[in-house]
Amino acid sequence: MQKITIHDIAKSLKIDSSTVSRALNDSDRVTAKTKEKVIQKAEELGYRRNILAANLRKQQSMIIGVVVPKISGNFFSNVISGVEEVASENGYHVFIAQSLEELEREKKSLDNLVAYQVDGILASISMETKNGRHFSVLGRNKMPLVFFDRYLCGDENTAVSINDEESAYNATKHLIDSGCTKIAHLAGKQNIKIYTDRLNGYKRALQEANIDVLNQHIITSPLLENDGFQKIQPIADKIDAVFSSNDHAAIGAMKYLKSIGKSIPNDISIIGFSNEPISEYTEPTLSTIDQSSIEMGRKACQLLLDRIKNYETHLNEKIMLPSSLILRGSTKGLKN
Amino acid sequence: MQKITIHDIAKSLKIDSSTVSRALNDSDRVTAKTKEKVIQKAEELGYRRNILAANLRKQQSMIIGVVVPKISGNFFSNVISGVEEVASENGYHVFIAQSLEELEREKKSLDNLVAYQVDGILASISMETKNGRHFSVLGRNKMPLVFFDRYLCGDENTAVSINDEESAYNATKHLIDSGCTKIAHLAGKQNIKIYTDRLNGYKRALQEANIDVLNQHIITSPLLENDGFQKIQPIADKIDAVFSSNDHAAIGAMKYLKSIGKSIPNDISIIGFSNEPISEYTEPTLSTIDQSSIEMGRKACQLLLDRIKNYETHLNEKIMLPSSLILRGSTKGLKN
DNA sequence: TTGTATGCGTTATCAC
DNA sequence: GTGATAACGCATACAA
Repeated sequence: MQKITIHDIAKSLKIDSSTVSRALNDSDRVTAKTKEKVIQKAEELGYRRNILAANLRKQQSMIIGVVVPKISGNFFSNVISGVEEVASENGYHVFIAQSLEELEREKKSLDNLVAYQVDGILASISMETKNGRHFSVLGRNKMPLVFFDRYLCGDENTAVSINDEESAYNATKHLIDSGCTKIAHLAGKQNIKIYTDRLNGYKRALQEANIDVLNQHIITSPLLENDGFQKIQPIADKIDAVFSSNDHAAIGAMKYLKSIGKSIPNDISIIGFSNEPISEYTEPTLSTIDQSSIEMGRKACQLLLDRIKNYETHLNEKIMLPSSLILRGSTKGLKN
Repeated sequence: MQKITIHDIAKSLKIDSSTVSRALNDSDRVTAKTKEKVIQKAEELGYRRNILAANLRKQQSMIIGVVVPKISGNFFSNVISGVEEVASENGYHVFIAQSLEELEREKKSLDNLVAYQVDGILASISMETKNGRHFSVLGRNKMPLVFFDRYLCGDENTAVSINDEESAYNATKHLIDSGCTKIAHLAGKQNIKIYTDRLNGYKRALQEANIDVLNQHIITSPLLENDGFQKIQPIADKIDAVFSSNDHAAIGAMKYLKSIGKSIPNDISIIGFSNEPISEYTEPTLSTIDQSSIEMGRKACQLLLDRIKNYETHLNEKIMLPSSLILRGSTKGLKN
């Protein structure tokens, strides 16, 4: 069984394949009657257009490449949903590559996406990524690139994220306003911009309230649940609140604190980050920060589409999406 | 800035592009010296191979298409991880398309994957899918297809899933063995094979224990959390156990039952299905069935790769992967 | 071992 | 409005 091509349709209709091509592309330089005949014959023969060939000729793939640490996990899969939504509205397809938090895989993913002639790339860097050297290939080939969430600083980079500094500031301020003064911060790896921003927001809130920023209150880790569980132990008796840079570590900390008899939020308040679905199921439910992930995907994709049309647009533009503090059971009501 | 092709390398080296092509493909019909020169020049010019063009020529894309209801959610993203693992080990790439549980999108996804000349397709059908008519296009074009999890019956279909009937039987039997006799079943839409299988396993366990299968104990729904919450209400006082075809509905039921003062598992035991991450965070933690999702992805991809090599292999093969009953806090210890 | 010629399926640029 | 022809970038059968 051979693949049907426009030539088969042409032959069977005794017209030229270029006419068939035009008909299938709904060109206005072909009679309505011819169009109809072609379309019907195409249907009859079970013709499927070979997009690869078309793209080779048109020098564009209509594919957007997305490099993410991993697709599992609520946040990234939501972002991808947003990307896909905008992409498909505009006739684009999405090619997903996972770095699995490894620099080597990130490099290879980029190479592959380039080799597949994607028209542009969306990326959120891995935990191991320290600089953007491997992204410069894209720049050299004028391949548009837009970062989202975990972005690399750099003059020419386009990025969409939330205002991490402010979100962290708001969360910490809320803890302070509700009466907490000894607030620990579970921080992420500081090579990642969003985590330094969150740390900075935390510090600013403390400073504004004239609370000393204590080194022993700031604990950096990969933010796995177990990190939260372990790292909070030495200071468990000296704090009245925890602000964590993600929900997993927050939940780990909550588990440990509950295990030693602390009452959440009466003894210790906790705020996480990311609004993972599990945060609604912990006991008590976890206050956290929602990052409007779907909207982030939409926006990033929109910017990328703009840059595919015109490479120079949005250069050095950093978009901050609004985030929202979601108050649940792990924080006290405001003191008044 | 132009894209670099093998012709550019050839010109700059004053050799023919076919030699360049061979060199880059590590053909043994080219001198080691030439190879070296070519590879070095390629590096120097920043050459990136155009896989699309190569694939067009070779009549294969090295792409595997995956159609899933949605990539968010633990189960499917795990399956995809497994698929990607095996695919990339074999030089293949994965193109993901979401049906979002809509039949129309599923059709369109298939069409698109075919148009992109994927070498084979992995699919798990949407909730709306009632028959495989739109999959027959693939068969006509000898495009290999392997179903996973939610598969369509049919003589020639290849599928990988767990033994849903047996898993459900085991779960129900466990409830019976622990002393429960009035066991409700939150069932999924019965057009999906795995949900009828689970219902059948439930029934078989009851029958073997000489417990009557009561219609009012079997409640069919889309299995959202709220479905569990709502649908369990009329029978809440007449049951001592719930076996749900997924974790979300089980959690909904748990929420309602707790809200009316039932003690879990003392008054009512609950078992879910799928081992979603949240099942570890409910209070009490939820007993459930693990579907070895990553392994399912690996296996399905392996079968597909076999079928890409030889279309006739694994025809009409249904592989059942082992599943395991995970006992947590929502079920009682065995009665002895 | 290397070069020549051709084609994968499509679209764009010409003529007519 | 339609047909002929070339080209996209690469790989391969064949010739040298």
